[in-house]
Amino acid sequence: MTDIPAKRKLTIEDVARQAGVSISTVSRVMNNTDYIADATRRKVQDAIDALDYRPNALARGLKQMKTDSIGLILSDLQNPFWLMVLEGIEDACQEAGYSLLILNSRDDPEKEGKNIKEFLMRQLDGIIINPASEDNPLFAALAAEAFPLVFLNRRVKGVEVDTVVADNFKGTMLAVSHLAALGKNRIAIFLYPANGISPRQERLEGYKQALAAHGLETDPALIKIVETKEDCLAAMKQLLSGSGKPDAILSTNNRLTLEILDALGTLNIAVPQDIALLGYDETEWSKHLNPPLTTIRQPAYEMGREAAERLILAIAAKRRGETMQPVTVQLEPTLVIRESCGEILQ
Amino acid sequence: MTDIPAKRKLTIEDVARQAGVSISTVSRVMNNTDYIADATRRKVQDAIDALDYRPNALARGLKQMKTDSIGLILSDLQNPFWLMVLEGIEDACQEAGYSLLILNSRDDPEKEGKNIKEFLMRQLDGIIINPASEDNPLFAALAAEAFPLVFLNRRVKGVEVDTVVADNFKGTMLAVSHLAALGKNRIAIFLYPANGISPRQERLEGYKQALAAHGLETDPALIKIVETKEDCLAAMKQLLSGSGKPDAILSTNNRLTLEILDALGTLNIAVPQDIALLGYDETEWSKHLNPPLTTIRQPAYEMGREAAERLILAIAAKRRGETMQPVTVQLEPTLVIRESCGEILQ
DNA sequence: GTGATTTCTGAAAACGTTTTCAGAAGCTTT
DNA sequence: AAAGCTTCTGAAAACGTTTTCAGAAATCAC
Repeated sequence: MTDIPAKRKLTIEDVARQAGVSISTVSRVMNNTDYIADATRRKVQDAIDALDYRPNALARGLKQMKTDSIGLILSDLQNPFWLMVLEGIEDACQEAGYSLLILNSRDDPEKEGKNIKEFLMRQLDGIIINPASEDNPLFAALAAEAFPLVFLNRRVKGVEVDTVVADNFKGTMLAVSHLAALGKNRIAIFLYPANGISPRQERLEGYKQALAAHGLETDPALIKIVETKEDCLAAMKQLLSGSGKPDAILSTNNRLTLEILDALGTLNIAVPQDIALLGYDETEWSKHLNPPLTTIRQPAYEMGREAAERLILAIAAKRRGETMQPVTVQLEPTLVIRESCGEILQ
Repeated sequence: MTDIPAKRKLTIEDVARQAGVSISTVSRVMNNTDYIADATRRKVQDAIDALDYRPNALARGLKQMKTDSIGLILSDLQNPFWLMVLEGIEDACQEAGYSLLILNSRDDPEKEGKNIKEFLMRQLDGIIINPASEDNPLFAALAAEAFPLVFLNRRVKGVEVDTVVADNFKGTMLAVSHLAALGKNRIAIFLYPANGISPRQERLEGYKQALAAHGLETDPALIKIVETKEDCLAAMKQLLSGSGKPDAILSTNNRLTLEILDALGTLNIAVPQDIALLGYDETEWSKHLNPPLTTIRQPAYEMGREAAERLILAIAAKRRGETMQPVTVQLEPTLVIRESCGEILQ
């Protein structure tokens, strides 16, 4: 334990003294508001550079009642999908001169509440959130006071807030249509449990309607809701032991896809020979799996960018004293065809 | 554009008025410092709850000269390795009551500098960083004033700062030994270009020494430094066209591993029949590849946790007016054996 | 009943900025 | 030469907290 004398932090006053001007002048140079004589500006700038001075963002934010930064609350950073989203958000923020703070709710409503409060206390100018809960009273409270807020990937009903989602209904429609076109007629779907949040419901709905559109009936036995790896294996066993075995599986999450692949592996079922598999969400490893995976690709980067741009617009409007009418933007998923459904490629 | 009257933000004064006490008293209740009569405490707490008041962190931080939060600067969020690290950091922070801000340098020294300055301006109590550059003068400056700082995964020579790394030397040693034990004697290694940062060098060193230890000589032709997917394919072609073809490939990064797999695929080389492949860094998809990938696993979660705990210790010490002697912690990688090196499994 | 504690509370001074207000100095215009 | 603009600058008042200081009220010891 050696004792290094902790240098006192530099303040605007030190710069003012060094430059031989008042602190107001220093402030004016930094924010370049108001008239400043060229000579003065140079003196001050030199002092700032010489001392390597950086203004205290807390003091600045306190006075200005803004922080030029926005918060992002994600529910599952482990999912590569979110990393693409994140990239879009980052780019948009950087372009607009905002900085981005990230918190992870791990899909826990309680943690989500804490995260929001954390951001509010820090006086962030706006929040982008992938909601983990549907009934969080904070949402309504924020909406009521026109706090800049964007929901990402999940709708929250009953709350009028800017929302950016992918068309989940269309996603499973595309998937089922693709499978049906390949002659599959016993298409099972695997989902993680609900937590009442929208994409799951919409995906299931798309699945059902697409089946109907292709003249197939929905068999409840083919709808599997699993929570753990073990659930998944059990569900698969059950599915394959009965008489009406499926000839295709539609996974609705990319971690789930890996679990399904595992289950099929241990049961010695070959993809796509014995059964077709179609995954939701494109990842960097999708094409490297055995076999290369056919997937539904959501426009993750664009979703992130859209959400951030929307939020930044709302913040600007609020500063002008206006309030924008909340909007829901829905982006379209696409089908990425590879080999896991038994497609014939040339 | 409807106009919702923006509610004025609540301050401690509103709470004081509502509770019929002074603002000092409110502050004392919130921070529970000092004696407070039970009746008063209750009154104040009720007022806080009734108004749903949350203190302004900017004002608080300004006065207290601390923010109880630390910053994390990562260079490549896309790599799943970092997500595991992140989880460890998050857990440690949460346990200690710190909140965590994340910025992404994208391995760009300039952006890294901006990120550090951003954090400093925000008066964060400490920073964990995966350095993108080796000669950033900010590092030395921070070290000189005993600012709490931890380097993660990469050493920066010439700067005495807490550092948490994995033993990269041992990592490639393990890998080569495993391959040699399986009878491989033409072991190629693939690396991304340097940017002067340590792991690469150490991994290469471990590779060479392990070869020597097994009586194999290092052939420079077997060391491939590639930057892009195309480089990778080109390198692979060259490698396989010559006379001294390799019988094993050691990849040093998991995105690189996927690129290698692609290259082998297009060249119609089968793993592990034609060539063995061993990957660095364990990911959730490692075991789902074709074939399941043998890898070097780095203790990512532990690295994150260690780094955060170390930083938090340093912050606490600094508050007591002490300075801790910088320490380098090195964690051990392990070998995860699967099938991609032609192992015989029962 | 006096003095010394202990318990409680409020006024006011910070923290480091930005911004308002007012005024000085240098130009034009009359 | 007076008046009116510009152009520039500084003093001082915020912003919303915590903390110091001082003092009031209650409790205790004699």
